[in-house]
Parts: sequence; C-alpha cells; structure tokens
Amino acid sequence: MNDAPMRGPDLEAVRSRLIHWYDRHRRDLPWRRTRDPYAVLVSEVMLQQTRVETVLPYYVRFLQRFPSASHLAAASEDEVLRLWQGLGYYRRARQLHQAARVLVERYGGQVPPDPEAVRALPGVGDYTAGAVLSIAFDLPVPAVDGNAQRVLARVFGVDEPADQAAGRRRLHDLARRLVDGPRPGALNQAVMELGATVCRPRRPGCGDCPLAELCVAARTGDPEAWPVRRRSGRWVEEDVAIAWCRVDGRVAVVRRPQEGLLAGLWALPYTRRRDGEGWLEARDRLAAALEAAVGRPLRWRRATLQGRWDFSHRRWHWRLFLADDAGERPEGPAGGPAGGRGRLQGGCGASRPAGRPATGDPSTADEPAPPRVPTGSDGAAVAEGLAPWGSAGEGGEPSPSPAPARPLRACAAATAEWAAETITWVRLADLERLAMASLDRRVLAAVAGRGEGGPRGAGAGAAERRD
DNA sequence: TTCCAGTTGG
DNA sequence: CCAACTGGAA
Repeated sequence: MNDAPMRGPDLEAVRSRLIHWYDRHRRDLPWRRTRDPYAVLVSEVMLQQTRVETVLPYYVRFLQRFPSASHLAAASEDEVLRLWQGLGYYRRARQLHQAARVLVERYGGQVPPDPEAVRALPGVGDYTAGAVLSIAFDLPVPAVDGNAQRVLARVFGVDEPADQAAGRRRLHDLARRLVDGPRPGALNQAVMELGATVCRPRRPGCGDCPLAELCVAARTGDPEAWPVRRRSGRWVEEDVAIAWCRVDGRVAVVRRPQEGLLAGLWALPYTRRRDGEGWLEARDRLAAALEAAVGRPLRWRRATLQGRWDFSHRRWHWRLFLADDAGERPEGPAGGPAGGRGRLQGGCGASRPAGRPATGDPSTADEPAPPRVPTGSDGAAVAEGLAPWGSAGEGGEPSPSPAPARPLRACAAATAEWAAETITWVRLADLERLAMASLDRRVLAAVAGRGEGGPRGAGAGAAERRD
C-alpha cells in the first residue's frame, strides 16, 4: 500500500546485522526461553510502561501460578490483582485477566495466530499484538515500541516528529518493511533490544552498534538529535515584556489586534523581545509608547515578576515591569530602590536617552531574573467583557487623564503588537471587568499578590493546561 | 521538576 | 487529539 521510495540504509543489510547481533548479544530473559504465545502475551503486557528488572520477579511468579490462559481465566480477579501488586497500572492486570477469559471462551484457551483476534484482546494494542504475533508465531508483523521508534528514527534518519501522526506512520512503515524477511520475531526483538541496551535515548553506544556504519544519525555525529520530537519544534518560544503602569490611580491597558493571538482582548501593555534585544530594551520600547501617552516621563523599576505561559503553538516567557509617575513616591515592596534604573525617559524612540548601559549580550547581560510565577496556559476563549472607561477610539467619554503630549502615532513603531492609540487608562476597580486573556488575569493576580494594587482577591491558582 | 512509556476512552 | 493510569530516570 505504501511504496514510497526508501531512503537510508539498505533494508537487507540492516536485517542481517540486527539478527546477527541479536543472536550474540540478547539478554537472557525468562520470557525469551519460551515461545508459548500466552507467556509472551503476559510478558508483553507486564512490560508495558514497566522496566525489565521490575517485571522479572512478577513474570516468574505469575506464570508459576497461572501457567496457561485457562489457569488465569479460572482465577478470581482478586488473586490476579494480588499477584500484580506493586507492578502498577492495575488495569493491565484486569485486562489480561479478561483477555484470558476471551481466549478460553473463543479460542480454546490458546492465543490464535490471527492478527485481528489478538489485536482485539483487551489490553492489547498495536504494539503488543505485533510483539506477540511476531515473537510467538514468527509472523511478519511490526512491533514498534519506544525503543524501536528511536532505533528506526536514527538508523533511517526519520525527520518527521515521532510523536506526530506522520512520523509514527513513517516509523511504522519502516518497521513493516524491515520485519518482512526471515525471522520476524528475532528481528523485532533485535530492534527493541538494541534500543534498550545500545541505542539508548542519551549517550547511545554507537561504538558497540552493529548498525553504526549504516546509521544516518550516527554518521551525523549527533545521534541524540533523533528521534525528532515535536516538543522541540512545536513551540515558538518568545520573551514578552509586560508593563504594569500606574498613573493617577489608573492602569494602562491596550487592545490586542483584532486578528491573531487572543484577538481583540485587552491586555497589559506588552511587547515581544526582539532578536538581539535585551529585556531592558524591550522594556524601553514599552516605556516609549507609554510615556508618549502620558506625556511625561515615568519611573520604571526592575522586573519584579516573571512567568511562563503556554499557548497551543507558542510559549511566552514573560517579565513584568513596573512603572509609575515619577512625581509620586515609590510604593510597594517590589523592586527595591528605584534609583539607578529610574532615569527619566523621553517620549518616543527619537528622544530616548542614548545612555542605555552597554549590555553586551542582550540575552545575558540583564538584571537578575525576577521571582517566578506559576506557569499556566491559555487557549483563547475569553468571555466578552466591558470596554474600559474612556477607551480610546470608541466614542464615549473623552480619554481620561493624562493626555498625550504628542501624537501617539509617533510611537507606533515602539511596539508592533498593538497600536499606541489603544492605550487606555483604567481604574483599578474597572480592570477586572475587561475582557482579558487568562495570561493577563494571572499577571494581575501576581501583581495583587505583591501589593502593587492590582485587583484585590484575585486568585493565583490557574491550573496548568495545554491546548 | 520534567520527561517518558502503551492502551483506552472521551 | 489528549488525559489518565503509575513509576523510574535524567
């Protein structure tokens, strides 16, 4: 059905080397001393999610007490569970018990050499079915466990993520072709054994590997780069500076763009840290926009809080920066003395003080990392909320104080994420009525927790969730 | 603390 | 697609 051209090593060479290696290096395990399909089934079920050393004594005891499917089927579930005690995943035990009863009722107490029938047994998925059929009956059915995935991905240089459908399909297809030769059972076990003992997740022993010369991953010199995981490619990691800016008892919020991430929701002013930019420079761009909106310099304090936020396709590492009107006395516990950092700043980029301390590598020459806030994530759905009082560009009441000192448009370049015109000053009490993403709610709660006058009583217990 | 593992069921 | 199950290792 699938005959895509094969890349990578020659299948026959891989097969013969694997089997040769397996015959000489396989571990002597009790379930390898039998080809009784029932015993193989028991061992494979026990080995799901469980390491060999743990399984060993359980397997021996279990087969002593239940040497056949009939014995197992006749036992009480309590007794089966007792023997399983300590192995974990007790559902496996119940399902194996059920499977034994199916074998007795439908197949005369024997495991039938029939892929459909085996696969249909309770607790038997694709992997276990393949293992039983190939090991016990020498049928050319693939058995792709995590070890096999790793071996195949490395040997053949599979670049599709192994934890995504396309990658799994590709690996399964490879396994299917590979097993289609002599001694399928030995071949499958060889692949898995190699993965377990040589082609380890970390520090693979390529020097001891029979496939090293053929192996795409080994030849790159960085075999650990396989299997490719969606993990490493899925997230777009972004650093985001967020401002908690209070002036005259109001807090600055902005409106996110109507398109894209969290479209149209209100947010604390934020900006993504750009390539080659340090946190402070990102903060300065925020400062430029906000100070233009206020019309006078603000006093900025060091980042006081940071956290992580996961979206479906990106991960934000955020840091919160506090600002207030320079004319007011400092308040709140965070950040310590504002001196030094709190220099005056002009409005827009053009008037920024050039004297930003040279920060060298912008990603490291930063201030010390602020305390962390528990991570969380946010899908997108947020209830419709109230427009803030005095929201810019919405008719209604005039924009509350302070008035912009210069055209906000001049600062449009400061942050690409939202238009400076959307900066809106909201009373603390009104903040919680805005439609905001959970991210901002969480930041707000964190601010409140730090005594910075955020919305009172905001809980901080959003559970971690991925979308 | 985070990652990982097969199968099932939502 | 993803949570739940459960325990071990990095």
